[in-house]
Amino acid sequence: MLMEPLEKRFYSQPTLTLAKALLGCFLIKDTPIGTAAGMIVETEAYMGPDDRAAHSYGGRRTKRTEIMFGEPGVTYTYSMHTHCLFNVVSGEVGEPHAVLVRALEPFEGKELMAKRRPKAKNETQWTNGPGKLTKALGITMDDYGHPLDKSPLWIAKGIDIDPNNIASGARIGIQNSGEAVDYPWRFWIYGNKFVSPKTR
DNA sequence: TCGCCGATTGTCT
DNA sequence: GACAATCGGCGAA
Repeated sequence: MLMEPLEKRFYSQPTLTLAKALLGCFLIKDTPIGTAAGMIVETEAYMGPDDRAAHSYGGRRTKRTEIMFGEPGVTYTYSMHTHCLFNVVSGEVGEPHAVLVRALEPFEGKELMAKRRPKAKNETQWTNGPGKLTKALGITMDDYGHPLDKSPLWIAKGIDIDPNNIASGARIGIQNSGEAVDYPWRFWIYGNKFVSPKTR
């Protein structure tokens, strides 16, 4: 399959719309030892200033969140415990939104994924969680701040997802975020077995 | 500097 | 179902 990076303007759409539009797209990482790619099957939107669960809540601007205040379509990687999580910066300049990619369906470079995920018991465990997929694709903090239309880490248009097959619900792992806990800003392809295990 | 905490995962009971 | 791993960001001192 011939694939080209999604154009920069693809990322200039409302964050919740983008979070849904990313479902079905391919996330690809090129490295010296090969390429690994997967189809995005689960995302979460983080809506900046008004979202208590977001790192940029209240407009908090630090060295880490700075990248979200810039142009959309850039990577925002974040280290969590021993893991690295991958986000797509959303929202126009000055609007610090981001979309977290929580799960992928393996597509290319499965041998590499198996090698990078030695603890996985089966294929679904390669990429069915935000920390797992970054490990499987080889995404690290080195990818922070790079434009997604011209970097070793990029996104290509994938298959069209029927809106009726997109489910939504509360986000995961943000139980200390007050009223934001219940915002239905998590989206996934209904029935896809690579969606992360639900905790709520 | 110091101390705390987290958008997670894997292991053990 | 509980908890350790393990480290950088963040806020306080």
